[in-house]
Formats: sequence, C-alpha cells, structure tokens
Amino acid sequence: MSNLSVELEQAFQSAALRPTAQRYAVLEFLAGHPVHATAEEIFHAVNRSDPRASRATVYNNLRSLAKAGLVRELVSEGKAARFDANLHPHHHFLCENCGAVEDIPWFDLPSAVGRSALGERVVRRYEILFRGHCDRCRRPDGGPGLVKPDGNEGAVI
Amino acid sequence: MSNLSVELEQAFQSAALRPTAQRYAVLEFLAGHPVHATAEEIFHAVNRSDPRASRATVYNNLRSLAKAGLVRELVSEGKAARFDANLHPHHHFLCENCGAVEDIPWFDLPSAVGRSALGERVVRRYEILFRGHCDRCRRPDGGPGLVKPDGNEGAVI
DNA sequence: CGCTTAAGTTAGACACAGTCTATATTTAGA
DNA sequence: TCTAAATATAGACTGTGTCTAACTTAAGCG
Repeated sequence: MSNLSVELEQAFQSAALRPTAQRYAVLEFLAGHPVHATAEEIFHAVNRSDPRASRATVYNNLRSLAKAGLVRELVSEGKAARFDANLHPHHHFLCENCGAVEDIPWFDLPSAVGRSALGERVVRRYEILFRGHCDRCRRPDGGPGLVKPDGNEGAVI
Repeated sequence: MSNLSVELEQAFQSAALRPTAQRYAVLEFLAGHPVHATAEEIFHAVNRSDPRASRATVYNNLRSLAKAGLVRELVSEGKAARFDANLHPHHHFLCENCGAVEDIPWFDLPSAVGRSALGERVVRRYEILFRGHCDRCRRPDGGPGLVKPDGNEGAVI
C-alpha cells in the first residue's frame, strides 16, 4: 500500500469519516492535483477511472471533507466553487487581468494586528485575498507601460 | 437636491460613468442599505420604485460600478454574490455556525508582512476573511461550554 | 458470521444565479 | 440638431449546485 493511501486512510480515521471508495477517490484526486479544481472537474476526473461517483456524491463529499478540514473551499468570486486539498495553508492572489488564482505561501498576521477590530469573536482561521496583476500581466507587452485595465499602477503593500 | 444625490453624481463623474437612471438607482440603493445585498435583492428593490431595470442591467451596472471601485463584490462562499457600496473599506468575518457575514473595521497589513511571499506581483488591494464564531454563537446556550461544530475552541490571532 | 442501523450513494429532475443576443434607447459632444 | 458610442431591454439559455426517494455499504454487536 502506497504512502499516500496510508496517509489518506489515517486522515479519514481521525476525521471519523467512513473511507468509502468515492470519498477516497475525491480526496486522492485533490491530493494529487495541487490545482484549484472545480467540482465539475473533480466529478469528471473521478468518473474517468473506477469508483464512479454521481454529481451529488461529489458535492456531498466535498462538503464533508471540507467540514473535516481535509479540503478547503476557495474564497473567490468566480461562479464555480474551487477546492484544494488542505495540506498546507496558504493565502491567495487573484489576477484582475487574466483571472488566474495563485497560491501565496502562508505567513501569519502579527497577532496584535486586528485584535481590537475583531471584538469578542472567536477566530478559528483566516485567509488573505490579494488582488492585482500577476507576473505575466504586470507589463502587458513586455514594454515599459503601465498596467492596462484602469491605469493606476502602484503597490499598496 | 439632496446631499446623497450630489455625492453620487460626483462619484459617477470621477469614475467617468454615465449617470443613467438605472445605474443611479442601483448605487443609491446600495448606499442607503449598508447590508450585503444580493443581485436579486437589488433587482427587486430597484423595480419596486421607478426607474425600472432589467436583470441584465443590474448585473451590468454592478460590474461597471465594481470596476470603478464604487461598489464591492463580497468575497464569500455562498451561492449568490453579494455587494456593498464601497464607502469604507473593511474586512469580513464569516460565522461558521450561523453563516452570518459581518464587517470588520479596516486595518492595514504591516507593509513588511508578506512582501517576500508576493514576489513580483503588483498588489492593488487586499482583504482578510476571518472565520470562526460570532458573538452570538460563541457560547451556544449562554452556558460556559465550548463552541459546538467541531469542538476545538481557541483564538488563532 | 449474520443482523441491524445509520451513513453513504444514485440518477435525474429541479431551482437558481448569472450570461448572452439582437434590438432599441439614451447620452455626450461636436 | 446630429452622430457615434454607451447603455438598456426581454427573455431564452447555460452552468452550478440541491433535492428526493430508493438502494447499497460500513460498522458494531450478539
């Protein structure tokens, strides 16, 4: 049995989720594809090989896996929800020009920051979404011009 | 002419957007309702009073207003997109128990933080999404117990 | 083992959010 | 006033996600 299988089964165990073939296939796909897959892509990927899963099952499993913290639903504005295996926490960057969603390595918010703004709330997790222009869109023609869409280039951080 | 009208017209002016009746109605509604309205709610609100607007127009205007920075599309995971008038920037808090979305007063990320993680990207804006339990859900029965869903209470920030 | 029961799976109908198209109207500016 | 470009419109259409009711499987127990 491969390392991955062991790892996944342990993850199920500790999350108290039954390791069904369909659920396993969903998690395995996400663990092996470090991209931000849509539910639809996952649905097709799973149904290409064996344990088949209906659309409802894929959604059910994504939800139960997300609840258990094994998978994360991406925060974004696109129409189709995207998911990734929640192995390493990270922030996200959304390119306003080409729409790409990129991972930003995790860094902590200094704990003093935001304390008072949050009041009595209990914060379990957080994530920062940056927007701007990715590496490829930074200078549209390789030229020295400014970024296209609305003209005002300038880092805010 | 009211203060608000003047303010809105100036906003259009500076954004180089034509102040059409429909566009005005959309922005006026958002400015007057500091909640996170869905496109559908805005559509209905606008069509209750005069300048009527078709569904497509509401969506078009929300997009053009968002592009101009007068309106902001909320980052979240629900199915229907939500918008607010972008008067004061703020972060968001999502209650994992009751689903409420709350505004968190704006605070800047210290500029040193994240610099290296972002590489060459040009960051225009950013927003932090916190998740956890809101004030009301913090102690389910008013009792001293822990938060329900998965048991492990504890602030991370 | 062989039951029992609760959790999970299924196909496909359904509901809803958002987009598109082709045409008509309005605005800004000359 | 006239023209070109921007914007508005109705409603059909697409894609994403949910629901239902019947069926299957996993886990615990005697």
